[in-house]
Amino acid sequence: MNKVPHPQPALPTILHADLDAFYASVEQLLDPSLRGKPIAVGGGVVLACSYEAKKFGVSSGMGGWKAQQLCPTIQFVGGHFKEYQRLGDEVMKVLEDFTPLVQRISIDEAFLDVSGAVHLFGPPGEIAARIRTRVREEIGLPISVGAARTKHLAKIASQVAKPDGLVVVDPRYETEFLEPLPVGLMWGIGPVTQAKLAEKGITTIGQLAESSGESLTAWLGKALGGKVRALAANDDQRKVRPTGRAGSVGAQSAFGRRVLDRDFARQTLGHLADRVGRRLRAKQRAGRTVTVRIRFAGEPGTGAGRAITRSHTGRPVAGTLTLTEIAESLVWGAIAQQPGPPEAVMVSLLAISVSNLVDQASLQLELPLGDDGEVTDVAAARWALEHAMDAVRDKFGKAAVGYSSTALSRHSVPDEFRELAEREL
DNA sequence: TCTGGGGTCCTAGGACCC
DNA sequence: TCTGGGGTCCTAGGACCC
Repeated sequence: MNKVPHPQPALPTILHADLDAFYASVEQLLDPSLRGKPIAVGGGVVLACSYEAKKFGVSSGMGGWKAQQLCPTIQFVGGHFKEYQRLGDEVMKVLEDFTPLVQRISIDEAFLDVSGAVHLFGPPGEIAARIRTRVREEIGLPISVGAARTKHLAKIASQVAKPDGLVVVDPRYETEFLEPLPVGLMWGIGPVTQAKLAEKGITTIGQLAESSGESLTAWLGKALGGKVRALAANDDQRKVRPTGRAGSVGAQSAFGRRVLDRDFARQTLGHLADRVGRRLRAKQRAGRTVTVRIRFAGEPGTGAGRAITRSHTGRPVAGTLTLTEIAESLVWGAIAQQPGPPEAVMVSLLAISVSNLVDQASLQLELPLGDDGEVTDVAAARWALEHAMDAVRDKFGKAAVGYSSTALSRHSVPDEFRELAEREL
């Protein structure tokens, strides 16, 4: 690795701000009796947990019963989902007081480029400290911040800073900072890649940086090899870009292992199409590509089920019924390709995603078209029906009228929680 | 009894056009 | 007789992130 100090000492002007154990911290903020205690948001599945619970090995996504086993004193609390959204937004407003260059990555995390703010607020480290103080004092939440020359480094720095800390990476000593850290801290290195690297005896970023590009390509494939190489070589050129709109909208539903019959498929896909369609219509958008995903339930004991996708690209769609029909035909087409009779195919998840999004500014365009490109009576009736239903639900709530929702399995997660993960369309 | 949902990005291969 | 190269769009799969 190159140990020569950076020739022109740049400032660590990229910040990564990340709220600590966000949902759990909000619960502890709202109910002081929960502070300092191991808690988890959720029930059947741990959606989030406090640092006190993490000490016991509890982590998000874990089954509730397992969390209980690891940490017998853990307290499960229901989620105040509206508060998560509100407080997350408030934190972002604090960040925007320092610079308009804020790229929100999720409800609780954002990058900032403060290069234009140093004259007003002082050096990046000072800005980061002020952010932490303000979020703590004005909102009441702990937040960790990393400051560095690049996004990648800033992100790693904030992870190292957790919980409730601040790490500034001096541009002259980036290599020394990175070398001893585990490869898993790098953006883009997940469990699969980590395991592959571990097989080769590579566990730290320093070891990764010493590996040749050819080796990495051979081990990880061209795409990942190149990317990993660039990151390990500390060559991250990405800019902080104010958050853009989503490029796709989707919904998925996991259920137990079961045979996919016509009724169940229609109900489930109808429900998913409705979730997706409503979001599209609310923002006057539509998508040209409809993709379904099917996860097959492997025989018990044979490990995780294989998942496949099938897609169709055509005219922009946003209508629930049209989406449902396209999805159904894609699903049955894929099922037919599976070995064995369709009645024997077991599935565990269905998903619909719509991409290639376009704006549908005018009513004219939003009207669904018949096969010949003309607006048909049926299509017009559907359009009218769906917009009427959207209006009723906006006024009286989701449950007022709608497509029957799939019988909720114990796996499913509250709708409010799903909505937190939705990106702005 | 290894789990839930919304996204992004990347690649390879094939079709089609010029 | 075929021989090329480049670009774009589409499909499918995979890994990853929060």
